Amino acid sequence: MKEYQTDPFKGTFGSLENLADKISDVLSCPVTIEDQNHRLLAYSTHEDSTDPARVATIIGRRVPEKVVNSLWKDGVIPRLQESDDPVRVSSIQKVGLGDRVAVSIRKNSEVLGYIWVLEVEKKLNPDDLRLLKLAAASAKSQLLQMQIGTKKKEENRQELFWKMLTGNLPQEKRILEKLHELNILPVLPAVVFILQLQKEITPALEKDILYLAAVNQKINVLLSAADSNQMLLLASPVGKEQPLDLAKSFVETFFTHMKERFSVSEIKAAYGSLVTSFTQVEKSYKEASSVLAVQEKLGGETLSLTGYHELGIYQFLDTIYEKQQRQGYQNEMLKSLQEYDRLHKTELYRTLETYLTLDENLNKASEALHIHMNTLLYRLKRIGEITNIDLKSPHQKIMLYLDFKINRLF
Amino acid sequence: MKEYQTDPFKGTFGSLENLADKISDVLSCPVTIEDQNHRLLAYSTHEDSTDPARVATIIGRRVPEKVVNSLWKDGVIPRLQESDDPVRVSSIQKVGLGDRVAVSIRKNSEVLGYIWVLEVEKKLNPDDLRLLKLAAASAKSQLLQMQIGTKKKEENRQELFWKMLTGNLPQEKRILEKLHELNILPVLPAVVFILQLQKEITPALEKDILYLAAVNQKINVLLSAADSNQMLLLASPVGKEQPLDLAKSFVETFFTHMKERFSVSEIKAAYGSLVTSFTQVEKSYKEASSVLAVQEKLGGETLSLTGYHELGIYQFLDTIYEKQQRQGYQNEMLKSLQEYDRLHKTELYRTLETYLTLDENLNKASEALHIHMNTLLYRLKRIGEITNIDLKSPHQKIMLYLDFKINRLF
DNA sequence: AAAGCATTTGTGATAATTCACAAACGCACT
DNA sequence: AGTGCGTTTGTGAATTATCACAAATGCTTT
Repeated sequence: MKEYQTDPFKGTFGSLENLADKISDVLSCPVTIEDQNHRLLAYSTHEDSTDPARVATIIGRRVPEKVVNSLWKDGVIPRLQESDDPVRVSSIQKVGLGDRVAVSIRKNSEVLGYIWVLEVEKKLNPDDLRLLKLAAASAKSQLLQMQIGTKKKEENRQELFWKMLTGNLPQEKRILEKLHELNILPVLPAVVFILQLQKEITPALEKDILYLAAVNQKINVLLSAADSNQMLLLASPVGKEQPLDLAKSFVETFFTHMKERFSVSEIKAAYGSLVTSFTQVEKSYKEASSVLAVQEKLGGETLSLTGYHELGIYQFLDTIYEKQQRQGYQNEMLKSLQEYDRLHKTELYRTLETYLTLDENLNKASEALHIHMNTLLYRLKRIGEITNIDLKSPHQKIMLYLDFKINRLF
Repeated sequence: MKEYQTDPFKGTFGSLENLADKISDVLSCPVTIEDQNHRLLAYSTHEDSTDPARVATIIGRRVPEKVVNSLWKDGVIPRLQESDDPVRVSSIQKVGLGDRVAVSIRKNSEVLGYIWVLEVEKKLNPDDLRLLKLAAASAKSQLLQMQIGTKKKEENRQELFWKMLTGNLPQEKRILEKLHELNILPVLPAVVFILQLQKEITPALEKDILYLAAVNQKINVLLSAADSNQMLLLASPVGKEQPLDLAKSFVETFFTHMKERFSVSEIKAAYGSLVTSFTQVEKSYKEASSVLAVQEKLGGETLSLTGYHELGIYQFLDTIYEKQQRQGYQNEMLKSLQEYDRLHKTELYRTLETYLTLDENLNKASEALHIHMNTLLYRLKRIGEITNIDLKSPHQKIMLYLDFKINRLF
């Protein structure tokens, strides 16, 4: 009994592996230690009875996404994040998870990692749980020590990332050197993501976002940075699907997870094109920015466009606009419409824009404009009279459509 | 008898008006003298019996277009241009033309103008016709003298025009001064036309073109220049219609008249946008040039696009293509359509292109493709299934349309 | 106040389109 | 020859777009 009242985990263990083995010894169960992103840090070795989830975690050096999802759905992870107390998880067959007990490794309210104990040989009793809590305290100091180096590295990473984003590091060689120094695997191809929230990104939010990005199996985050209400990521899509499809599905799951797990909604996301060298990061960043600009200024259906490659014609609006500026082009038709609107206090401009934007559908357009269908019809007829716009000509309509959008964008 | 054998028109008459009166005296008929472009030069005054065509000519200071048309149709003008002999024209009621006799004023094979004699009081006898021929000879020397100043002016005009076209005269004031010096009314708005023939523009062809441009009532030519196989015009549309509509209808009548009257076909024409100051002439010229470029590169449907304002999106295709090339863009939808066509020997690609090009009109498209309407409908449904093209999305359709055209172009 | 004009809305008829369904065709494959 | 599949064509109905008119509104002009 005396033994149980003292702390068997006092002192240093040299490495987390040793600590894992010690815990396993004391509790007579397989033990796994993960960091805050469910990346494998250490696992006990002298036990051979285990479950598929643990095997997959060890093999993949991280907890499989579907296991994490399942733990979130059952509220396990939120409970772990909120208290120091061990949480018992009943087996979840679907994801190969046997009965187990987990405890979070925390410093104040910040989660540093988790300890998992599988109940294959025996069930943990209350005393075991008390011991597990002590183990977590021991792991905490070890993890904190490991993170000291990380802080400095993190600053260097930020600096490197911003240099890449702004094109201040134009030599591929230098970038690769820096990445090596920072212990980042230079995985290509990569994509720049922008995740834009409605409010400022706090360190806590940043952690949450990075957590989701790290846990998600679609992309491998190389670098990240918070910029007021935007979170920037340089990441490499991982998987057998098309890289850009992976990027899209990452964004989609990111949305739902941010909402479900952290109650953060109204997020906008965008990503640039795939780059095959780190000197192109700036370009990918600019592209992602322009996707966001399109979303914010054009709204509507463009809100579902997250990838630069999905922008379709919107990719070329800036190019077209530049050329128009160079040659002093003005869309006479739109100008005369606006002039007419000004003089007669009408809304022909908005009418035509809505009509064209809504696929020339009389029903939808008249509804959107809150007018009678015949009014819309009359206005279109007037537009034809006033501007000699020919609504039967695809060329003209396309040019009008683009000019409408350009007027909104620039 | 002796009187008839001498030349009553010998000597100088001071002005063409005096000559007109003299001819009228001798022949006892109303007389009108026109230049080679049927512009009124002089008319006899002491007669009051006349016909509507003559009245209209005097009032408008030029022969009405429909009268000229009618004279061409009846072969009168070609006959006048081919010989020195007077030609008798029977009355043409439709255009208010009474019986009359005309003779051309020629220097070698070049027509300088025409003398018209109305046979209202009496019919001209052979002797009268001989006298008329002498009158034409007398008019010739007068017209030639008038043209001496014109030659020098013409050179100055050319110089001014080229400076304006190339943007080498960027001050509106200076241009207006020059125009005043050259006795050109600075009429605005104006448009630059390019009329492009298949062969080099000879002085004779230049004359013919300017003749049609001058006779045509739609535009008022301020300046002109020949440039290898192109004829450049700076002209102001005249009439109550929209200026650009006038420009278009000028081009249309120009085509038919060049073919009918001078047997010159295969002409391409283009014009830039309406300018409201002469400093913008360069811009209008460049626009006209780009219209021609599109016509030549795309052909087919674009041949009917003569005005820059009608060009729509075509001006930007090259820019868009270049950007696509730079970033290795490919339209996946069109690629998969082509792939499907190849594998199944179908024509979905052409179907969609035709459908979009013909303004998404089922009737027109099915007719153009020689298929049943429902077949077209079915194909469009299949296209949607195969490619996840959404034909309700304007932005997708526009991208497709542009890629179709780009695929044709490059 | 009256008149003129552009605009909006309503009603009803007409034309065009989309859709559902059936039948037939052509072709590859067995 | 039969089968299955994708395709084409035909028929008819449902939906939608378009047109013609009438009536009412609001605004400016006289």
